Amino acid sequence: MEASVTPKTARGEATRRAILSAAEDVIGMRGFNDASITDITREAGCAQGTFYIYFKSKDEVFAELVVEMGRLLRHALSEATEAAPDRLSAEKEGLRGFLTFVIAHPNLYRIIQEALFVNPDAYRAYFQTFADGYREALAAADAGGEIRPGDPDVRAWMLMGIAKTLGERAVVWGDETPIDDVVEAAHDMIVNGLKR
Amino acid sequence: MEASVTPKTARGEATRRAILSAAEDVIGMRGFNDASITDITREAGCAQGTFYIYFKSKDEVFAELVVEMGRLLRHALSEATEAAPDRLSAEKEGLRGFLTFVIAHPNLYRIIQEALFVNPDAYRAYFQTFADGYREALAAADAGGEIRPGDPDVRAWMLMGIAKTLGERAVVWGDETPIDDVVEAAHDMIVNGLKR
DNA sequence: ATCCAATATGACACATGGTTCATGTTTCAT
DNA sequence: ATGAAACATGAACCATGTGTCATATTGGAT
Repeated sequence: MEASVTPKTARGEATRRAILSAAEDVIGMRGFNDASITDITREAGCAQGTFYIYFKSKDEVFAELVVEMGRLLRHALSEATEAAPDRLSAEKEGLRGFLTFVIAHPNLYRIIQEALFVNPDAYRAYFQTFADGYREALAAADAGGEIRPGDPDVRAWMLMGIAKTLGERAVVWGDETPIDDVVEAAHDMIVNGLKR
Repeated sequence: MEASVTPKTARGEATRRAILSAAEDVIGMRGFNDASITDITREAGCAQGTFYIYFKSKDEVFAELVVEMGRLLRHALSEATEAAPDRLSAEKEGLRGFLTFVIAHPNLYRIIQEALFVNPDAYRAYFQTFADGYREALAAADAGGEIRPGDPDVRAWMLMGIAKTLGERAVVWGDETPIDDVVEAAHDMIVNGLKR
């Protein structure tokens, strides 16, 4: 297992990007095990050996995709919720932002779900970040009297579960209900479940 | 691919069971791709060839495990909820029953989650059954004025997502919070989210 | 007791696909 | 222009593991 290399050149940078992007498509579509390096490099338009210039292994490129998903999603969520005046509207905008993101990035979404089996450590790291942030936000809202008192940890997982499953309904099951309709319906239950 | 055979003898029946049970353990622990037929038959205490007497392929035994999980879980849930006088208490007892079941059958639980990638059709069939039943139960409770009016489909998915994620928290993340505490905390949010 | 279908064996044929490597090409600083 | 580092190639190596098959054993029905 050779050490992977970081590109020193615009050309190398472009190739690395092409491989990473191809990996996202191919692994997202076919799943980790059915996605071969041959498939990925064919999609990227380079030779198989080129893959190993930039990535140590198939597992490494997968791990990088998980990290990328986390980064992109955190960014999307903080943008979506930054203007929210209180916790309950942050919930609404966060859910809308999440669903919008996963519908725009179905391959990354499937990769995250598969990470539980392909790379549990990456999965944990990804999920733990969101769980921690969520719990703190809920604990703060509780302490500030914004919402009903209640276990912030269990609530954080419930809300993540709601988002995750509604995302799966859209991405995996191809449900076509408009995002805003789903958000309204879900938020009704969430807001009543959490409000004082 | 030879046709698989149904046992005609108590001996054959026992062997088939041993293989299925070993497959549950090994696939649940190591994941589908890292679980080899050799691992499964070693665990079952028979030769590799014996596997192919009773199962056409590794995929077939996996599919059967998904079906078994569905059967066992439906049974557990109907037992857990049969005495519930109304929808909201059915939710509470259903959640308790679900968590109790998955904690008792962590391997089957992981297999279901992996089915999305290993055998999407089996995953859909499993999930659709629960989604349909759930939606109908919620629609009936809504029509009967038992709960707040609202989209039964979105709600069904939200509630499944809550259960699924809390199950994952326990099984995959090893959270040790007592089931009853989790149920109480979750039910507070659910009942307020749904009640009139 | 005998026989035959059912059950069991485990070595091996075979396909797959990740990874390596010796070699070739491109880029760019000097 | 030139040399060296970066980049690219793809055939082949090699490990892995599924599924097959010729053969052996078991056990119950007659």
